[in-house]
Amino acid sequence: MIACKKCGKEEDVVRSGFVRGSQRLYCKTCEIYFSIKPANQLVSKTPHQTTIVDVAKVLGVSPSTVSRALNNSSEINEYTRQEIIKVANELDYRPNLLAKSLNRGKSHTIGVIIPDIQRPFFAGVVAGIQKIASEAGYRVMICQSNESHYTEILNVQALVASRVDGLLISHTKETNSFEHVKLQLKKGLPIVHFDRVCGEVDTAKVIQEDFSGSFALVEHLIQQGCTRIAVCAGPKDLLISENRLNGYKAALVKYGIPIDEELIFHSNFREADSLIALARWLDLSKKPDAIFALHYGNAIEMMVELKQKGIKIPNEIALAAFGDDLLASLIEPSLTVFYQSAYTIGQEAASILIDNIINKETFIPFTKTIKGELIIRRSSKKTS
Amino acid sequence: MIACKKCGKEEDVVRSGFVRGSQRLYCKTCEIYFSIKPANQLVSKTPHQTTIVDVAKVLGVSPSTVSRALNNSSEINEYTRQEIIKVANELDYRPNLLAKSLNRGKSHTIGVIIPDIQRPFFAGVVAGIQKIASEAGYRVMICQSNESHYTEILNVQALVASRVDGLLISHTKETNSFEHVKLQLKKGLPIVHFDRVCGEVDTAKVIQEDFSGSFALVEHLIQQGCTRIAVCAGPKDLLISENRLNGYKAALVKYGIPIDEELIFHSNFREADSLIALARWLDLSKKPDAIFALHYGNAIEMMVELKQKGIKIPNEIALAAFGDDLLASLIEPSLTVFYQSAYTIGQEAASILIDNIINKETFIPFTKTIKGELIIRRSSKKTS
DNA sequence: AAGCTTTCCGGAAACGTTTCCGATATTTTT
DNA sequence: AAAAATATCGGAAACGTTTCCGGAAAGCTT
Repeated sequence: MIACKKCGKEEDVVRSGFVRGSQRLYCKTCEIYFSIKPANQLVSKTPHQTTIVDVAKVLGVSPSTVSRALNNSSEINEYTRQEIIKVANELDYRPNLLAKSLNRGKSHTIGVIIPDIQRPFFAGVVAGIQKIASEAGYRVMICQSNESHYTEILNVQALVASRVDGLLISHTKETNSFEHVKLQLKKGLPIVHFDRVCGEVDTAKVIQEDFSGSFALVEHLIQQGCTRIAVCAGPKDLLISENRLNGYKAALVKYGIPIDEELIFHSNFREADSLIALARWLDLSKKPDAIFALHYGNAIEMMVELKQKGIKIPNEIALAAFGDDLLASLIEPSLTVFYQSAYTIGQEAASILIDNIINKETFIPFTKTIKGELIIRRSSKKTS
Repeated sequence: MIACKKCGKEEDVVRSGFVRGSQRLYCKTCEIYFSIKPANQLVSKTPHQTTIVDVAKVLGVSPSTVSRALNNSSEINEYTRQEIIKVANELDYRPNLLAKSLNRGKSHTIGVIIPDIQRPFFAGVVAGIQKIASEAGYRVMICQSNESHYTEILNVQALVASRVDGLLISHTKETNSFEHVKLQLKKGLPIVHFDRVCGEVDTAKVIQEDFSGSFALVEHLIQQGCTRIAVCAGPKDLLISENRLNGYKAALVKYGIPIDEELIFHSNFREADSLIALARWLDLSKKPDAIFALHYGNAIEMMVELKQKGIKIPNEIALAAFGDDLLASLIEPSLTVFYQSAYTIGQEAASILIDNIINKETFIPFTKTIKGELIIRRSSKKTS
């Protein structure tokens, strides 16, 4: 038999089942259970990242001292600090941010949720966010919703699970319920919306000049002599789409041009949509003499189609759109746009979020509008 | 005086300095030091994310039981599990991934270092990476080096500090020392290179068809009748630049065309560079009849310049380049390119990295080449 | 020189999980 | 019915930091 772990006697030891593959024993004398480890294989300690304890051991000091030395605490002797720093460098010590974050209750990470990183606008925003964040000592975790509401919810949960200190979000086209955001906001998570914002949640927001940009573009088209201006709008639920459409209508009203519902098409920003819209307009008895797209991608798709059909731009139909890209300036004819700096939007949003994080108690949400710029190019300049 | 914390007597208590703002006391009887807290302000417990302990308390079970229930352990009663799951949902419990990662020694996060997210190629790669990573349950942390070697080093350190499980990296143009990568590799961090890889580090690599793509493009130009083909290359140190240049040379050699050093320009992929190169070539007594750019951005810059100078493309000078974009197909004349799917590269790199992470011990580095495609457009088709 | 202070450091708790060991109650075997 | 096995759970250690409390030596005051 086997001796008891405690008393060493073998008499009163009985078997008592298997647990996780190893024999369990029971000593009646000591009234104690114990098990014997199977094949005491010597596990070679995996080479790990050096920790604060490793550094401490080398110098024979305590971990707390090392921590203090590395965090510029004043409660430490300068000589000791230098020694510790020397050893830390030799061992290439890198603080474990997971442990630090867990201990401090803040991760110094901000989460970003965007529909699609491949769209230049969002790539620009991300770049702007990273600039500000890294300057402020924050890391950035990026998730793509791929324009799926469900994925967006999962993204929020994933970022919350990673205990981000704050959230930057631009909603999907199909998002029309905002409970996932409201819940986290209620739990105290700082959130800032940008671009595709949400009106019903009390967060800070960074938006483009949707209304006035739209107004400026349409006004420009009117001044070029256009009177039947078609508009390729976005999903009805989307706030920015609504704002831009209102800008369009306001411009028409100002110049006394009647609003023709036939000329308003609600697309989903997809390529197929814009071609459907175009076909519909070209079938009208009174064709439009200008097309205004809420999204430059749609404008370019339509431009290609118009060129194929041999329709002259801008003289037969003028074109103008929101959003800029290198593409807009290089395509022929070059595209008139209302330009907004994605990079600036990202910077501003990140800056506000970090502000919100730091002054969590006193922060009051507000909306910031980023100035845009009307860039007139050939696609809208009628030559008479 | 103040009573001793232990014996309660006041007689033998003496003051013993201030520590961090509060009075320290010493009881001679008990030989004990103690301090009195200043203004025992009641700190309202901040509303925190619910933890496993919160869930456990509600049900009167232990945290370990909750953990087991939520992790589908078999050692738990099904009824108990359901109860726990119910409460967890009611409390919107989200596991703290920081704690989990710290405990398990793996973060389920992979780090990505790219030069610039705003370049469509890298945005595409990132999208591909995220697709594969999220499918495999990994989070992604992205850093931009902004083409700065120093920033790249900081990025590596930051990601290591965040204890990423693996690293995907495409080097900056100026990176010519790779100690920062080698060090982490030696420490056991799985690393996979993509696109701008490094020959002297023993990692898995995902590369484009640099040599053969280059060869195909140049061969195509030759077949169009071009004999003086200028090349706008990249930095000499960069491996992919070297490979592409070799493909160029190989094609010339195959068709018996002498290599003219005057026609080889090492740029830094910057706009100014390509214009310098162009000016130099146009100044030659024997001008080139084709230009091959290692980077489509350079080709487009040169195209704009050539059009301004009234030089006919492709008849006077043909153009072809690496890398594709919507832009290349829409610009006039449309640009002949060797196309590679950034998305695929990202997917492949992520997939290999995750493989490397999971089979850390047995993984053997290898190089994977992603097939490209020659897309012939008008910029290179000489009309006779 | 006794009493106070300051300086500098160590021990241990805490952050939220997971997991290694047991500990019971219950069920199954012999 | 005693012995052995199983099913379920709890306690505590461990992950790597930071930080709260002290402890002890050395320096300053009267």
